[in-house]
Amino acid sequence: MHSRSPASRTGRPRSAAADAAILAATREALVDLGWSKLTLGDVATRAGVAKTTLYRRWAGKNELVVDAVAELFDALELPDRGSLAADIEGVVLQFAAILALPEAKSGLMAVVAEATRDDALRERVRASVVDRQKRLVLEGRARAQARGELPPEPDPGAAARTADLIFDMVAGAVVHRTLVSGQPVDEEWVRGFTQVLLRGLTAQSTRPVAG
Amino acid sequence: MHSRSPASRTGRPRSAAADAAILAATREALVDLGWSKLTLGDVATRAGVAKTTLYRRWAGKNELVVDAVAELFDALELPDRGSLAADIEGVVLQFAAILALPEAKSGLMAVVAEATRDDALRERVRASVVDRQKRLVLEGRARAQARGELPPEPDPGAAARTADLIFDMVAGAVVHRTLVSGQPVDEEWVRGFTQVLLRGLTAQSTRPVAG
DNA sequence: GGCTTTCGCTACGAGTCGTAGCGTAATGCC
DNA sequence: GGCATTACGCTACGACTCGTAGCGAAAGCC
Repeated sequence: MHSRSPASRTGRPRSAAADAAILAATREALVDLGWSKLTLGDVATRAGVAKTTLYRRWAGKNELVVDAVAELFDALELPDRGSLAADIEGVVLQFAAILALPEAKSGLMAVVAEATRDDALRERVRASVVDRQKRLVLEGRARAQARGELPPEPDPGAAARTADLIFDMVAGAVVHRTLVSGQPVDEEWVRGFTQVLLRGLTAQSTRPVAG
Repeated sequence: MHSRSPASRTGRPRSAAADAAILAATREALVDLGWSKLTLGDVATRAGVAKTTLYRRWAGKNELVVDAVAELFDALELPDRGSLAADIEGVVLQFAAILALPEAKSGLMAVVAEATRDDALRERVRASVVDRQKRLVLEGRARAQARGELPPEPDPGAAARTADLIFDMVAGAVVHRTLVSGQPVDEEWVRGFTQVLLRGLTAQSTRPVAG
């Protein structure tokens, strides 16, 4: 999006160290102050840069926090644990661990709330945060279909809709549990969740999913 | 919580009309301005009351918006549609319709974000908004167990955990679909969601749930 | 009428916002 | 080395919002 695709234009280049310091300072301020009391002036002071430098790179608080929080989700991976249930449990626990961080808690939902009235911000969140999570769903699903644990979906449209549905169910449940209910996503909860997701509510809840 | 449980103490009583006007003005301001640009001064002007009156009744923006948004969820009901699947679909569509309102969209998530750092606010959200939704889960579940559609759960502890799980899955998926993915919760999506919730991902997605 | 509480209004200091202006620093090109 | 160009740090600024204090008037109960 930025017009610096060519190797580097003339003039003094932007300091990459400043970028990293600003984003780290933003997360630190999120922990100390939370979203509402976070000010760009304070972030600039913490990062050791001038306030004007912040405004030269980010349009405002929303965009800055999106970038700061997005980095937290870089750690998400999908290790092969042998079964779909184990894969889901592993990824959900990872996701929940990130969401439980105070810098993610206070920043992410606030930005999502702002994004309901700002299409550009919503797109930024989608590209920086959501798509990175959704990719795990696509990979895990393909892996499970290759294992024969999930029925194949030849129609690409239906496959995309199902992937979106799974993504909203998984991410939504974890986010709701963490931020709205305020309860921990521990192993017991994850087992129950995976059970329902794979077998449904109508199954006996004590029957193991791997059968 | 307020110390006005006795019929009415001495002195001039608070105007109930002012309360209603303020909450309505808050929702109106949420639609026009969104959470971040909403100011209590503006709400007071819209409601035709003095700014000081607002501060006498609510501690701040957070508490005011919680009360304003909570009223939107009064309309939630659980009509008996004959089967668990139909009950779920009906309630989810109701919930989604409320969440799609701009005053709910912009306000609810912002308040939840703030509640991650404010235990009193979290409790207020729980009592005003969340419990009202969770009650529907409890009723619907009991009804389905009476019908024989869900296995009974004799252990009260396990029953409570399962109810919490269902609630986080239902509400979380709808909220995530609406606010994060930014996609509509239409009948097609609700059918797919109910299918997965009741039968699980491993079931053939085209097989009807009612068998 | 007297007591108590609420209401509308005005005014205020404190804090934040986002920007403008200026001199300096760092790079690419010649 | 010199020049153009861009980024940086710093200061200052008007505009806005916040939450509160103080006042006189209004609306109830005894």
